[in-house]
Amino acid sequence: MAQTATKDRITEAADQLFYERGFEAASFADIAAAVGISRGNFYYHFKTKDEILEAVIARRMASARALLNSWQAEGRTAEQRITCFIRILIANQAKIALYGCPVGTLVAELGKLNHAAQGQAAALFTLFQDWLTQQFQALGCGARSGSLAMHLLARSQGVAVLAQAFGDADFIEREVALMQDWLRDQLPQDYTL
Amino acid sequence: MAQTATKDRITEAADQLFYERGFEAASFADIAAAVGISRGNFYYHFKTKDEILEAVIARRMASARALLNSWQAEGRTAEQRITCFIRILIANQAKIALYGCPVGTLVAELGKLNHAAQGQAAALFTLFQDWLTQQFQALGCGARSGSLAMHLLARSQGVAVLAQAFGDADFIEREVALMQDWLRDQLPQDYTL
DNA sequence: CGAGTGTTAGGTCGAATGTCCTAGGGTGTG
DNA sequence: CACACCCTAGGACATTCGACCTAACACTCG
Repeated sequence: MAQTATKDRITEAADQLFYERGFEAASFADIAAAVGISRGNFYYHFKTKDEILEAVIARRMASARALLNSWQAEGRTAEQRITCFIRILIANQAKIALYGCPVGTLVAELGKLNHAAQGQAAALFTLFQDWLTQQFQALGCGARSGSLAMHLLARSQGVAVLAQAFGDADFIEREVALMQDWLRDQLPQDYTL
Repeated sequence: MAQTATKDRITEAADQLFYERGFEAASFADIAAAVGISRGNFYYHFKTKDEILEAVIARRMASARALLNSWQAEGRTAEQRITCFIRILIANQAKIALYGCPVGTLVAELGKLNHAAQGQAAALFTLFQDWLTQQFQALGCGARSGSLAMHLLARSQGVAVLAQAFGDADFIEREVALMQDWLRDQLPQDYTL
């Protein structure tokens, strides 16, 4: 289907531009130019900009789920799986130093705009939060698991913010090492591989 | 002088609106309405929007310096002074849950816009970073002081991002408690009050 | 071949934005 | 009183934005 192909290409280009320039700053013309289609053609696939935003969020949600599933399969232990999460900062190091975290910056912007889709974007956070909570529970952290998950999420966000502010990719590596140390400290005393 | 008074009022209103809505989303008309002056009157005081942005950054820089000086006078020990920094999250709890950190969100937005003033905004971070580094050095942390300062800065930013994303002010208090625990752990072994 | 459907291009509209100009009000000084 | 200067108001401007329409193209199926 050419229909879905074009729609996907638009969504993909919009995803990237929303990340690099922000939701508001990325215009229809920018996205159209990136895809290589005419400006007017947009209206056939998406009636409003908010519709594109929803599609982008859905796309990110899907790829996040895929990522979590791959970690679930890849890591043999919960500790390894959480390490997969921490290392995502390093995998995306260069982009984070330029544009920050895709989720964090989008949610922040939508929040300031009082945009209706802020809740949907925040659901991206919830996805990771719930998954991390499961991992910490598997680790035997019990009732603390939810707090530990939020804590790790916050640490990651903070690293992304400062890395972008200073354009400092090396800072990410130093903080990732600290997070891994922290993770080891959270293992219950009777925990063995 | 009425001139400086109006200019200050404009800067103050712009500061607040840039915080609540973001730099781009806050228009001249919005600021004019907030100050209660005509839109055209702007051009007399500020020739471009970037000029207003510079004035806002300068204003924030000045108030940040004043804040640091007050902490310097208030806290008898370096540990107490760092605690002042940590507690600022609680002091601004409600606003952070709504709009995030003024510094972090501004620097992130300007970075995405490739705005020339991003460096000036990032200097706000440097201000806190240098001050915190001094405090950790006074604490006897030596060469680690710079990294500890960046780490604490990142932790604060992460808390602000998630608190805004979820509109969860209570989360701030839990993480502040963790930061204070962390601070105690950083004290050198021979450290006594 | 040709009708019908899906897709695209290009242009237009009103609203909003940053920028800029000019006329006039207000105040203080000679 | 009259002049000069600081400040203000209101509108004009060009541009850009999202939104919307219409004509035409491409392809499939009868």
